Amino acid sequence: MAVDYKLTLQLPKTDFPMKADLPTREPKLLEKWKGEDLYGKILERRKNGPSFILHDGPPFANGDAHMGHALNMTLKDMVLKSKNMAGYQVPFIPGWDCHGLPIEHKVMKELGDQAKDPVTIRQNCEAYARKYIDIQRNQFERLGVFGDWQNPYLTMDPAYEADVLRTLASIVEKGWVYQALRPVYWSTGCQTALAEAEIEYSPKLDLSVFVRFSVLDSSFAKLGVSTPVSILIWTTTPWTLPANLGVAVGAGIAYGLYQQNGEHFLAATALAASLPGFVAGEPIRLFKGADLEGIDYQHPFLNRQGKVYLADFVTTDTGTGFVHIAPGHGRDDYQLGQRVGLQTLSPVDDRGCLTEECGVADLVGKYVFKANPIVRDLLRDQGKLWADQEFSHDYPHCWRSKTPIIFRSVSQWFIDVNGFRAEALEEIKSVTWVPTWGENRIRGAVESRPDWCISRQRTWGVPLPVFYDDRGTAVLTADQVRQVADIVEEKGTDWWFKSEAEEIAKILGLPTGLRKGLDTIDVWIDSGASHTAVVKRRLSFPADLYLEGSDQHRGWFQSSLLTSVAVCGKAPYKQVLTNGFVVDMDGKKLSKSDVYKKPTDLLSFVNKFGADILRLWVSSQDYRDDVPFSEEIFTRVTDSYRTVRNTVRILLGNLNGFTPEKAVARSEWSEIDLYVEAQLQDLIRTVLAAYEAYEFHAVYHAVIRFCSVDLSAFYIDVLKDRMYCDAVTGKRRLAAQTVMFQVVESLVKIIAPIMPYTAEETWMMMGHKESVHLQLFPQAGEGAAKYRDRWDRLIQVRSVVNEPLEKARQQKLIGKSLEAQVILRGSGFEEIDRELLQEIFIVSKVQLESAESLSAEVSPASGLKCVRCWKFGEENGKHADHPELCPRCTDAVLVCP
RNA sequence: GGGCCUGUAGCUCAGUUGGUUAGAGCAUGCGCUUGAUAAGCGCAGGGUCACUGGUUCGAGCCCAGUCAGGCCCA
Repeated sequence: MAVDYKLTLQLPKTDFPMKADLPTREPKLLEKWKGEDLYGKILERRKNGPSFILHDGPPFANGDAHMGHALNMTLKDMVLKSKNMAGYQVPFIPGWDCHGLPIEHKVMKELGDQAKDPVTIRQNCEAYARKYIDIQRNQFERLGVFGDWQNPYLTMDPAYEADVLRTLASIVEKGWVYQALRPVYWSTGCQTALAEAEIEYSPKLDLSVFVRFSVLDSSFAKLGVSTPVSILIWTTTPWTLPANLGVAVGAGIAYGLYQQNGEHFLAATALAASLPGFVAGEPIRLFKGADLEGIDYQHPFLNRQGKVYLADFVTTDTGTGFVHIAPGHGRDDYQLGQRVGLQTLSPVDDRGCLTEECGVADLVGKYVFKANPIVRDLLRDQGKLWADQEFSHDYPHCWRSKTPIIFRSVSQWFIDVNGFRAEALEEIKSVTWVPTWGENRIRGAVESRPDWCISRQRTWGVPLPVFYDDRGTAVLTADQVRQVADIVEEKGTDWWFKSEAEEIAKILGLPTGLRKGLDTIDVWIDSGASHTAVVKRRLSFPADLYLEGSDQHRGWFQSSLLTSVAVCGKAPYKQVLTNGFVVDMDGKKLSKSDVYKKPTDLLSFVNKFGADILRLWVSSQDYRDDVPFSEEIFTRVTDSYRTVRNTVRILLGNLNGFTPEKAVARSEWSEIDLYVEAQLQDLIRTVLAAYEAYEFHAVYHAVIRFCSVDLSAFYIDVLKDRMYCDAVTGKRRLAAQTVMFQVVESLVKIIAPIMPYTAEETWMMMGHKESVHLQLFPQAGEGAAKYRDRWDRLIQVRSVVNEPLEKARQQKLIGKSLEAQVILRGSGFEEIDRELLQEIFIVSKVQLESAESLSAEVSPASGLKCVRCWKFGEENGKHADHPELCPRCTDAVLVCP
């Protein structure tokens, strides 16, 4: 009998599966989107909307996409999708950085010793880049990112390369490009100058030496001595001693003249005691650094004299307070040398071996780090070695070859940043930086950066189109670069490497007999020129937003800013957003993590959990800080996903048989319906504001809370009786469906930027023909503010009633709450509220008694249990045909047998 | 070593101009339900707000230092 009545219930029914099975379902949706060119359709739909330009920073076309890429790309896409649904037209052109050392290095390894002509190398590099562009493209697309994936921008496209050259031409035209012999970071492993970004620090053990520099007789008077005296210097790079041309002291530092074992020497008083073998005790005489300026000394093993100079970079942290100066081998040294007129001596070749110029036959041809002990022995033989010791310090290494780098002077090309530094700093102020401290970072980077070394001794890159005459004088003009750009646009940069110098010179109208430069341009110029090659050509300048990891303040944000300011005096972006790095749960970077040693690759993760889970993870985090990644966090996120999915599912189940035409007018809604609908409006308002502020984690929290608290635990739970037991045609039931329909429609649109696949799946399940991503966000109507007082009270009363209900349950007096009746004592409730209270408590009966303080008493419900709706009541079982039913169910059964 | 940041329950986040017993969701435990069931509901426990010191009548919020972590630079 009871089974029959169950058939008269309107239980939720839907084909929307509880199990998401995203790894299977998502690729099908992706195929559908690609098949119907959804990206194109969206652009067409928004063609009259205001445009919003998010310019993609090009990742390096090397290796699989990892979690860091996933984080950044998902954030970009959530911005794009939310802007699209807010009505903007959002074209997105993804890009890749193709040139550069890492690829060339890989290719050189693969090629081994065979064919090393530039064109072969370059062809292999291009193939390598294309391979990884395809791989990464598939991985990014799989994330559900909409964009012009068929026409991305590649920094190796001839048209792009031409614009890189035109950018350079503009800077040449302004006179900001020059050539100079200057110490640069030099990788002996890769035999090239390196950019700052290509260097990493790691511990290295070096031989350090304390060396006597004998003061010349002519300076004895200055020191008030008449016997031989030496200056003690300390260095961790003995191999640079052949290039020593001076000694620096700090003007304000105190120096002492010491005597020990009949020998006189000078050292900073603060450091004397730390000298190995120091036993001299108190100094005989004291000097300020300023007193020592101009003292002449004899080079320890070369026939050369040097002087003492003042410099502000001298410290008394380590060493002797006297700093050995080799202008060809250090940045500080070089600058001091420039100031006082020292030569830039750098007797080291490309491989890091000392040359004839070093002046010591035994050292010629020796790798610098192998030369250190030879220099030490030389010093010892000359009686100039005070002491030597092993010294461990963080030392710069080449990020590719892992060999220690050296400072070495070579002729390089530079951009004179001082030409436009002030302008760049001014432009920084006009940009909105999120988080705000980003402005400090980039300002610091721009303020302190030295001139930009733009030449590289590599082949996989845009050529620096310079010529040299037989005396080595460079020929480089803006016109010449522009002519090259025009040809490159047509023929690609291989043309420069394939063609004879004579041939190119002739085309450019240059004299004969010139030598073709073989350097390439720093890849940071490549990517930095994207505002010209992409934003100006294919989008609209300046871009509204750049969004990259926070390491790019010194990287792409800076190179883009500098080239843009140099070319046209404007920042290329209006707003810059940064995300932190993916770290493990202890806040450690993944590569140092105990748990996640390898970079976690994106695709295996997506194939296992689904893109929407990964995207939900991204949305759940405040990405402005570092973003933790762990199994536990993903388990939690998966739980949250189920919450949303199941909420949507039960809504769809309850909407079975409902169509918008059956919607009921507001005037017919119950108070609960009105309240929940108003809460939905609050949710919409909150979420739209959060999207506007790019605070996706606020969207996440608001949506999850709404689903679990407002819907699942309250509205849907309370409405079960109405939905299951009322007659299908009942107004109360239709009113609830009207609200649920609105809720699910809004909810799906709101989550679409975060979970594009699940949103689409739901949207289609609702019977829509057209993608949810073509829709606009719902507009927020009037919120629940006007219901606030009453409903805060009602919710509070509900939890007061739940306590004794729970006690009764624990005591086995009742099971489900419908088995209970409640006496509610308190004030402010009218008899008219009784039915509402009974509904929201989900009990069979509520009795009101007035009292000063609020309390509730629970007892097992009296009367007969209706077998259909499970409610107890004194009026139940009165109908002769249906003796087991309550009056409401009797009616429902009679209406709808 | 320097610059810029971060540090609130197991996890993810809120905490307005410093002002009562620091909040939410999830997770956990216990119970209920079996008409959202590889689901749902209820109740409960859980935080010296990284640490130390200071300013204040009062500090998670302000100041100084320490520790841990990140990015960048040396």
